[in-house]
Amino acid sequence: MVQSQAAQSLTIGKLAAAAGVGVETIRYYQRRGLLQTPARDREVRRYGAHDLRRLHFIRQAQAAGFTLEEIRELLDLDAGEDRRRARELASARVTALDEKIAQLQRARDSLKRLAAECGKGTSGPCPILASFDE
Amino acid sequence: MVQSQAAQSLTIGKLAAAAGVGVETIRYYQRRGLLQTPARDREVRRYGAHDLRRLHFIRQAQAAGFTLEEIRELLDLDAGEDRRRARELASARVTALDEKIAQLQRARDSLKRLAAECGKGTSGPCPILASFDE
DNA sequence: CTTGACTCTGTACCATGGTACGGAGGTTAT
DNA sequence: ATAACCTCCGTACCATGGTACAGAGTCAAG
Repeated sequence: MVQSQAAQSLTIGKLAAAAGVGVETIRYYQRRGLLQTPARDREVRRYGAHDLRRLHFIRQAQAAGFTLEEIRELLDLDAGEDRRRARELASARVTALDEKIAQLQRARDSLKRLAAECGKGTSGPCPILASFDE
Repeated sequence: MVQSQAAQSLTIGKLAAAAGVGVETIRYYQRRGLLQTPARDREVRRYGAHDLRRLHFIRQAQAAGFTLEEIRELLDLDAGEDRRRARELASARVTALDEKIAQLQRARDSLKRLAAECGKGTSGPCPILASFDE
């Protein structure tokens, strides 16, 4: 069996509500191959914990900066044997995140200084254009 | 005078090359109000250090997570007197960046663990779907 | 056994931040 | 002075990640 038969009990609307996304978003993910479209046994399609789990993963992976295409690949990989590829995707993202975090940290510090600068005087311009010059 | 008359000597192509963006991007920024469109005195429009500076600012501000619309406002504000608004924009972004940085850091740590996990064994799946469960 | 809510499917539309293209005109190197 | 290349302008198109809507079918409560 391709999937446990337990608790396949949610309609798409309930699944969407449980995951905190819109119904249309779920259908969009199905079209993009991130979620499978269950068979229409009892006339209306039913979803379960499996799908909810994937939706949670999708949210976290998006926050980590993966594109939907990469997330699709990760979800495919989850069931499979290709540890090398999985590792590759994860490592590449770690590298990208390290760079991104450093960049955001620098930007944050610049803006913190700018805000302080703007807070000091009460009239005249504060040096916005210069704010990112180190 | 609205702008120093010095060294207004770049064509749009040179300006684009100097800033590391495409010509079409500069025209797009003009349409969006982030750059002004110089008069057509000597038949072809000329740009200067002023514009290059703005383009550098735009890049940094984008990296800081401002939208083009916010950047447009910041550029307007740079010349003006509204320190309160400038401070507001900067402070809001600092807050957002602090949250974002923390989120990315958590994601990074999860992915680092996943990569290590995938590197350990040589066969079988590694726990991708579970990777963001704390 | 009807009424109202939900589902299904296909297709269209949206925001953001660009990128490309066509045709007319300006500019520069040889 | 002419070819090769740039600029100008309007408009169209692109990717990403959704969001909306119409029309037909299904389901559940009273």
